[in-house]
Amino acid sequence: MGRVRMSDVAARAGVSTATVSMVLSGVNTARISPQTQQRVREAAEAVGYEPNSVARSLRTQQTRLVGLVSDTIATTPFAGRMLAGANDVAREHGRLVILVDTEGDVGAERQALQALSGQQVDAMIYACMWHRVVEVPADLPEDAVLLDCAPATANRAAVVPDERAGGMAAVRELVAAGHRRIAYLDAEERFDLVASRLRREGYLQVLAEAGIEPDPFLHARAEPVAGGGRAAARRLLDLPAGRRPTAMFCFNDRMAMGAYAAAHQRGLSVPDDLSVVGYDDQQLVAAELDPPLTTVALPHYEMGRWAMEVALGLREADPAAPHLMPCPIVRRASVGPPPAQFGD
Amino acid sequence: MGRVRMSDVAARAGVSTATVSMVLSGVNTARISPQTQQRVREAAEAVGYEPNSVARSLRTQQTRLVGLVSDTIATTPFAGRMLAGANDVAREHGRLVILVDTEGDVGAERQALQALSGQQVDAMIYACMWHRVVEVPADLPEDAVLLDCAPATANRAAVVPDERAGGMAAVRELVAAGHRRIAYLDAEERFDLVASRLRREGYLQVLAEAGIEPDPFLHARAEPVAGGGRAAARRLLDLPAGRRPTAMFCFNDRMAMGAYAAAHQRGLSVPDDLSVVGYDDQQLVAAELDPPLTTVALPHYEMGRWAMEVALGLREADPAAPHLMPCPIVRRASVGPPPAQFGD
DNA sequence: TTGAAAGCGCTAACAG
DNA sequence: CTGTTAGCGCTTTCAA
Repeated sequence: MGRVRMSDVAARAGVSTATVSMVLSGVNTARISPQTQQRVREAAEAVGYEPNSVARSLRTQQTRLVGLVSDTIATTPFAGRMLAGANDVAREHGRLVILVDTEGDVGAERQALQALSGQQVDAMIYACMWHRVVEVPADLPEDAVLLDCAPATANRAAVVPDERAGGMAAVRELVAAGHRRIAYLDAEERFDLVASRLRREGYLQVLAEAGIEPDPFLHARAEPVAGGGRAAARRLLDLPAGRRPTAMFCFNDRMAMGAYAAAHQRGLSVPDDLSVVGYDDQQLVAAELDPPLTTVALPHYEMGRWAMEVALGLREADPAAPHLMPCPIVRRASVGPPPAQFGD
Repeated sequence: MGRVRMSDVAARAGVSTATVSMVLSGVNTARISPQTQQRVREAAEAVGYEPNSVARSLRTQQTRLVGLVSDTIATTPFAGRMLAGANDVAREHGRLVILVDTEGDVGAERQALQALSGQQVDAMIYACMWHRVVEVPADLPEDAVLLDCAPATANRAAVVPDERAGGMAAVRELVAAGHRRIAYLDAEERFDLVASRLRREGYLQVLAEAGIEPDPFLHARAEPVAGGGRAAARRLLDLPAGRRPTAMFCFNDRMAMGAYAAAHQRGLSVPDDLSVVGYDDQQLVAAELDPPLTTVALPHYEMGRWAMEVALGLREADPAAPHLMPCPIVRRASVGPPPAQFGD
């Protein structure tokens, strides 16, 4: 790679390497005569000089490299957005990111952390593929920032989606359309999802605000995949007419996909007979459904940006509590007014 | 980060840094007395020494870093698998990967390439988010390997999916089930997808092998998303009974999703009335459909591994032609025999 | 069997 | 305004 060194440029321009260094990195540039600067630049251009960042890093003790370690970030469909967010701000600020995927293996994680610290990265981000609380690894630097996960004990900068507010937005959408019998197709407790609890809190709060008594029968739980959503939706749709929901808020888009299937099997149409709201805004699901699904987006890109911004010191973070990133509602076509006989 | 240096270890062990270097990196280890080695190791442990890779890299001219630049790798749902494959072999061989996402911007790409070369990466991979042929950037090193794309002109090591064989496998599956009227729901030509052409070749070849005259009416084209698939499938299903397909090979899983929808609207069941095979094996689509979709998997993980292996010199590549990675068929439940009246 | 010494390519005081 | 010089932390001859 970089065959030609700074001394080559210096020789050709008839100056010292110190001068070359200054003009090329734009430091103390005011003190160097314009002619010299010009000569240096031309010489650099002529010999095809490219600075050697390794040497520079050794000297300056700054690598402009940031480490991003994750459990399985690359494998999940959302993860890309987080990466994109982090990468974008890194690029905007001349940083490069070293990505390490530990696949949830603790040994690999320790190794990765050591390798990154050996590589003298300037900053570090610790990312999870889904929102959860983590036991922070002992050898994670103090100033690392957590992405899509909250620290179990240690105080760390962290960012997670505001699931509670997202749940509220989803249910408000339904309430605003006139629904009163709104089911929540939740994930089963055994999955121990923090999102599940938070979204449910949002659901209950909006019901309360709207003066709707929560009906325990309308809180269904299933495996958070299409099959689970279908089964749960079927049970709900089998409820006697007066107790049957006119709308379903689903824990995620996949369950919503199942809800669609259940409705169609019953000969019900979305949104005329049943309104549905999902969560995640999963490309290739939400937008591809028929009708396109109204859902709540997980702010992966924004969280990625935020994490990188605080990692680079571009933004302050409160280490006492995770930053809550808003989850915007994405309105498509799966919400309508309740069927006439339920109207008020 | 690495506060403590090798000289600290040396001081504590009462030896020179040269000795420390040798024992810690296992070089010339035979020439150093076991006692000394022991002392050095203990000292290193005691002071918590961690080698500084930047200094080492400067000295050895080897960074053990590999650059992975892509157009939008992180944003697409498949991309993660390529990353995972590449990352896994990197990890297995003590390499770290720097990921740069250029978002298709040529300027950003040049910058990234320069930054990586300045960073003295030992190897480079140039990845695309979908199979296509690319004009190789001028400043991409000669020994970079192309991932999921083929070079337009230059001879480069490259790996792409064997789409043709994949198309054959898909259609063979249908032929083996007894189908003779097999449609191909293709992407429109304006998208200029190399996969589209190759899969079609596979489709035609298997038809030929089976002695089936291709019916031009059964080659439908649409936008390669669920909506397009649905529209195309509807048109096909509207054909008179004798000309109507009993099976559909879809360009991708999303179109297959649309085919399902069209079938259901017609009151047709998959696979009893209509068999469907997709392509991509897109998680969250293929497996979540009802019934689960038989499809052809894109070998992203394997391609990622392959690319990293040749990048690290672990494997030879023929620069004259891209390596074709097999696309395995994934049998689920969307293929059955043709309905009785079409049986032979 | 071990140590001294010379850099890898660059930056940053300090002189001039 | 520009050059000299002294390292950054490590590896690797060469000498002892």
